[in-house]
Amino acid sequence: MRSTDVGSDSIAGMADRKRGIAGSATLDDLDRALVAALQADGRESFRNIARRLNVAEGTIRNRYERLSDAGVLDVVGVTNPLALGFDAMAMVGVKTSGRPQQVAEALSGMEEVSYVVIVAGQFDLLVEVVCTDHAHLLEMTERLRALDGIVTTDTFVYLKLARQSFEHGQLPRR
Amino acid sequence: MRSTDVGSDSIAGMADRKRGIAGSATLDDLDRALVAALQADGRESFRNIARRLNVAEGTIRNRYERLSDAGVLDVVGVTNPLALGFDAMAMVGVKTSGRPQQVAEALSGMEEVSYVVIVAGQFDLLVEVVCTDHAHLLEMTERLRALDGIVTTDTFVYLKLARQSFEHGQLPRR
DNA sequence: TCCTTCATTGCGGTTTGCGTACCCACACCC
DNA sequence: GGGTGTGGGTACGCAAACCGCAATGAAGGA
Repeated sequence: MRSTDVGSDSIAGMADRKRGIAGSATLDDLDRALVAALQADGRESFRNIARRLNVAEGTIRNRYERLSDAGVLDVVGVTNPLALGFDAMAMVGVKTSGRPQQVAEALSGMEEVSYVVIVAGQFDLLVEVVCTDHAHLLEMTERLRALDGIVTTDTFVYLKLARQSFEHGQLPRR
Repeated sequence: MRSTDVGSDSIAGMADRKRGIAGSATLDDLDRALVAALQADGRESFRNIARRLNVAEGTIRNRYERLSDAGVLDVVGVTNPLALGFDAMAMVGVKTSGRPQQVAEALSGMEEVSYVVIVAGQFDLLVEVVCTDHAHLLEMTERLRALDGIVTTDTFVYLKLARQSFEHGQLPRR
């Protein structure tokens, strides 16, 4: 009955589609195609996407809501802050004494912090901060260093943003 | 006649609104409000935004197209790759021998590379790569090291993405 | 087998997107 | 001054898209 051009064969029924623990959802071919479509153009109409993928518009709408609620997909306006008046961005490498997770949560609450990732290597955390000017950045790094659980910080001031992409090639199957 | 709630006083006429060189656009209050709206929800209808900001829908549409064409704003679907089956992300600190700009351009062409920024500090470039698994990541870093103009690389493997935000607080005036 | 669950579909009423025409302010030039 | 051009905002109408809802059908369990 249904036939999508997304995968090689039918994906109907979604019987094989289950969600694991939060943060590790399982996507089928249709989900992947939807994600890819919105990565290319976040404002493409659901009807149009539905036509291309050979399903009903309501299906796309449902899938979108589900992915969105699950925190897997989010359609947002992105900018290049440096082209917008934020004249001091930086990546800060942080070494922590306690659990990095805890420090990461504290950092995530700060307005200037746009990106926090727990990493393995010379640092425990990488933190991207967006400031209006150098004075603001200085004040920000001082606030960081004062935080509980933070041992050292290394600041890399952004000179130029050369690429910012949200399409990650072929989505792997699960 | 026109009255927006965006700024303190009228922004009519836009006489004061000019664009500088590419990459350094000047935004007025209405632009900033539009950007903020789409940062919060990239699929909100233009009509709805227009109502909130007390302008005609066509105005929002025009502004959006202009910002989009200027490369200042882009509405896209963003995901957490780690929650999507890409099991090996990393930030790579790169030291270059020649001009970083040139290396940055070469890197930007690679599919696995999602983010490239020229920085000041211990590294010349920060490069984010998105790979499907560790084997892929290993192969990728080897390809990096072989690139002309790259002296050393330091790889920070992502363990967990703790925060990913695209709203950067109050947009500074220009 | 019957029943329950759940994703998908089809269908209307309402809302939005988009092309077009018109208006106004400003700048420039003869 | 009058004429002309340009850029941005507004008004309007129609095709298209969004949204809620009831119906359908497949899968799984008792």
